[in-house]
Amino acid sequence: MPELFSFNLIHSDEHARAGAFQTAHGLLQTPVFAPVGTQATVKAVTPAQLIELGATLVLSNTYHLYLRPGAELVAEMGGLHQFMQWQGPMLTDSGGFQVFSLAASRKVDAEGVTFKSHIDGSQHRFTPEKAIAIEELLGADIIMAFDECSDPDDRSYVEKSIERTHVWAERCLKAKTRPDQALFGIVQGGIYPDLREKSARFITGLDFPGYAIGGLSVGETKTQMHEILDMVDPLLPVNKPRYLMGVGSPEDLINGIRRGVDIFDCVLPTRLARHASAFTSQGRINMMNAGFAHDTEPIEKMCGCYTCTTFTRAYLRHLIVAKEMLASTLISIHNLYFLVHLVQQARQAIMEDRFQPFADEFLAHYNTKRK
RNA sequence: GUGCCCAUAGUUCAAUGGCGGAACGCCUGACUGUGGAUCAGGAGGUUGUGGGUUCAACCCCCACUGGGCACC
Repeated sequence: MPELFSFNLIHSDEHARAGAFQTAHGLLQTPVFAPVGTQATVKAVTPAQLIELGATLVLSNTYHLYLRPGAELVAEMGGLHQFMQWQGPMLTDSGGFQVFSLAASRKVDAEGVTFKSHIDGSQHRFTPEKAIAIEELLGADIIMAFDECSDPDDRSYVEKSIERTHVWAERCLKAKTRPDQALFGIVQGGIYPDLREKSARFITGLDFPGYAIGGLSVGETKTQMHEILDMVDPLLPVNKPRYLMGVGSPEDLINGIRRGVDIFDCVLPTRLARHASAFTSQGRINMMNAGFAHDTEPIEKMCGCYTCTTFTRAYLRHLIVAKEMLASTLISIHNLYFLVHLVQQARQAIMEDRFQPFADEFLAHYNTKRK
C-alpha cells in the first residue's frame, strides 16, 4: 500500500493528468468527480446506488453538519463514514463558502467569522481552529482549510480577503491533529491573475498534501475561469492533487482536466436532476418538456446507467409532472453517472495519449448554454 | 311543475355601463465548495347561446340552454 496521502502521477497528456491519491479509505483514481452530500447524504441517492453508478469520492459539509445534527453527534455515531454508511474516500468542505453563501448575516474579522444560522437564526462563530476541530470530529479523508470565498469582482476586497485566507491556512495547519486526514490548502484571488499568483505562491509554500482552487464558478465567465486555471496550473506542485472546488458542468470538467485539475465536486448534477434537467452528450435536456410525454427512448441511448437501461423518457416525465420523488432519484443517478463516467473516460483517454481529441470531440457535440 | 340564484382563461374567482384581471394549473428557461427551496419569461378569452336597449354591454332587458337551491 502506498504511503498515506501520496499522489502517484501515473500519466500526463499535455496538462491533463491521470493519477492515484492514497486516502485512509482507499486509493482514489484521478481525475475524479465527487457527488455532493451536504447533509451527510447525496440527495435522493443511496450509498449503494452511488457505488453502482461508479462514484468513488463523496463530499460533505462542515457548516451544515455542525448546525445539524452537530459534529459531536456525528463523532458519537462513529464518524461520518459510519454515520452515512459511505466507506469510500470522503471530503469535507470547511464551511468557508457556506458561511458566505448561506448564513443570514456574517461579520468577518481577522480571527474568524461570526454568522447566523440559516436554519434558526442562532449565532455562531467559525475560526480556522474551530473549523478544523469540526472536520476532525466528522472524520473525512480529505478536509479543507477554512477560507474566505469573497466576491470575485471586488479587487480591493479580494486583496484583503486573500491575506486573511493565507493567515487562516497557516492556523489550520497548526490546529490539525489527526494523522489520517489530508488537509488541503485553498488558493483564492478572484478573477485577478496577479492575486491568484500571489495566493498560489503563498499557499503552495505551506506543506499541504493537496491544493484546491477556490472562488471559481461563482459568477465569472468561462473565459475568466480558464484564464485563472491556465495561470495557476504551473504554480501548483506536480506531485500533489489539485482540486477545483464547486465545479462543475460537463464542459467545465473537460476544460478543467485539460488544465491540470484532478478533483472536482459539484451540486449541479443532483440539483438539476431535482429540477428535471438531464445531461446528454448533446447538452442538457429538460425532462419535464411536453415533447417527452410519448417518448419511448431512455434519456440517452448509449448510456449504461440504471435509469437509462430501465426507464423511458415518458415515464420520467410522468414522475416529474406527478411530483413523485422517484423522478429526483432516477435523474440524479443518470446525471451523476454521466459526470463520473465522463471523467473516467477522460482518464482512460489520458492514459492512451488521446485526451485532446477526446476533449475536442466531446466539446464539439456538447451544446453549452453558458459562455 | 313553480320560484329564486348562478354561468368570465384548463380550474377557482375578480372586474357593476367606459382598455376583461389574479391565483393555481399549463408551456419554456435559469440553477456550479446544495435551501428537494427559488427565480425569470410565455401561451391561454367571440365573457354559455340568440336577440334587444345604449355613442358604448361581462355588466341593463327578453328568450333559450345548462347547473344549483327551495317549494309543490
